[in-house]
Amino acid sequence: MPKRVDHARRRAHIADALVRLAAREGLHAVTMRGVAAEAEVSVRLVQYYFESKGKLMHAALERLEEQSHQRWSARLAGMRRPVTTRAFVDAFLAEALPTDGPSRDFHLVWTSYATLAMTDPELAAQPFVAGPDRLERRLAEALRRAQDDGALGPGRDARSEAALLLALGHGLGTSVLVGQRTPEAARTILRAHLDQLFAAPDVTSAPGDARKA
Amino acid sequence: MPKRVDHARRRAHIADALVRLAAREGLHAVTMRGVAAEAEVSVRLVQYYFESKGKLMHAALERLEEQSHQRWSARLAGMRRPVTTRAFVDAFLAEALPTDGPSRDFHLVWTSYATLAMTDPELAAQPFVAGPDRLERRLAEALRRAQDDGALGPGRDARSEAALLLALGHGLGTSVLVGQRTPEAARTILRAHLDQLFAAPDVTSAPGDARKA
DNA sequence: GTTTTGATGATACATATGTACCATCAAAAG
DNA sequence: CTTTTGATGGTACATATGTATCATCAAAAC
Repeated sequence: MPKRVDHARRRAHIADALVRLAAREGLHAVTMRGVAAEAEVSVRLVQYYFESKGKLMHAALERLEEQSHQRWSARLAGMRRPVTTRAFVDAFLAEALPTDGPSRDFHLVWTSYATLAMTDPELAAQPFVAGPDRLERRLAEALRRAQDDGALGPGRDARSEAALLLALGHGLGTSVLVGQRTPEAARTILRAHLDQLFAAPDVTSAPGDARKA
Repeated sequence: MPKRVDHARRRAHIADALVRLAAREGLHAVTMRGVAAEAEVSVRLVQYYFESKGKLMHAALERLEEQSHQRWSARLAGMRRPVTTRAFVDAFLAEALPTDGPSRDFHLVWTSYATLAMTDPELAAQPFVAGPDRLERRLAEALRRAQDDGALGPGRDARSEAALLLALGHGLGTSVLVGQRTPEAARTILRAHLDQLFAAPDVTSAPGDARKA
C-alpha cells in the first residue's frame, strides 16, 4: 500500500477552508475552485475527499455544528463550580452572540446555511431544528431548576422563556452581523433582560452574579 | 413616438417575479432567465428595464421595503381608534412574524437579502440598518408613552425594550421560517413576553384602556 | 405614406462552474 | 526489483449565466 493519509484531518482542513471562505465572501460565493484555493490544495483533492459539492456543503455544516458544540463544552468546562443558573445562562448568551472573530465567522456561516435551508430541500432542515431544540431543552431545564430555587420571577414559564432567549439571541446576533448594533450593545440588552428575568425578591443566591449600578 | 409603457409598472411586475422566485427557490437561485420566465417576459425585457442583475437585485430589495411599509400602513389604518400602546405593539408583532403566505415570502426574501448583505459590500447594508432602526425608534417612542401612562412595568428602559422586541421578532420569525416553530407558537411566546412587559403594578386598571393625559 | 423611435424578441459570446477522465507519484507488498 | 494502489495533479467537457448585439414591430410625428 502506498502513502496513507488521515482522511478525517484532510476533510476537516478543507471544510474549514470552506467556512473561512464563506465567512469572508458569502456562502453563495463558495465554489469548488474557491475552496481548493483557500485550502491550498488542488480541485481534484476536494473532489477526492468529498464526492460532490453537495456532500462538501453538508460536511462543512456538520463540522460547524461540531465546532459549536466543542466551543460550548470548552466554555462550560472553564467555568467555576458550582455553576449557578445565572452563570450558565450568561455563558450561553456569550456563546450565542458573535463577539470575537471566530464566533462571528461561525454565526455568519451558520445563518447563511439556515437561510439556504429555508428553500433548499436538499439541505436537511434538521440541523437547524434539532440543534436549537436541544439547546432550548437544556435552557428550559436550567430555568426550571432556577424557578424551583425561587431565583426566577413568578408567573414565568421556563419553556417559553427558554425559547424566547434562544430567539432573542439569534435576533441580536443577526443585528450585530448586519452592523446595526455592536456586540457590546447586544450584550447589554441581553443582560438587561436577564436581570429582569432573574429579578429576585430580595435574596442574592450565589456569588459571581452581575449587579446593576 | 411609438407605443409608450408605464415603466414603473413593468419594473414592479418584474421585481415581484423576482421576489416570488426567491421565496420559492431561494435568493441564490435567482437568475436573469429565471426571473424572466417567472414574469413571463423575455430576458431582454429584464435587461431593458433593469440595466444589470445587480440593479435588478437592488430594485427588488427596494420594492420589498416599500411593500413592507405599505402593509404596515394598511394595518395601522385598519385599527380601531384610539390606538392603545398595547394594540400598537401587538400589531407590530403580528407584522413581524411570517404568518400568511405573502408575509412568509416577504420575511424569507428579506432575511435572504440581509444574509447576503453581511458579506457583499455591493449590497448596501443601509436598508437593513435604517429600516429596523426607524421601527425601533417608533416602538421605543410608543413604549415611552406607555411608560408615562404607567402601563409599563417599572425599571424598564423603553429603548432597550424596543430593541429587544425587534430582535425577538426577527429571531422568532427565523425559527418559523426554518420550520422549528409554528407561527402560532411564536405568537404565543411573543404575547407572553408582552404580558410580562405590560404587567401593570397592583393598580387595577381595565385592560386595553390606556388613556392619555 | 414615410420616417422615427420606444418596446420587444432572439441569439451569440465570453466566462464560470461542477464534474469526469486520464496521468503520475510514491510507498508498501510480493 | 516489480507490482499494486492510495493520493494527487492537470485538464477537458457540458452546462449555466450575465451581458452584448442584431433584428423586428408598431405607433406617433412629419
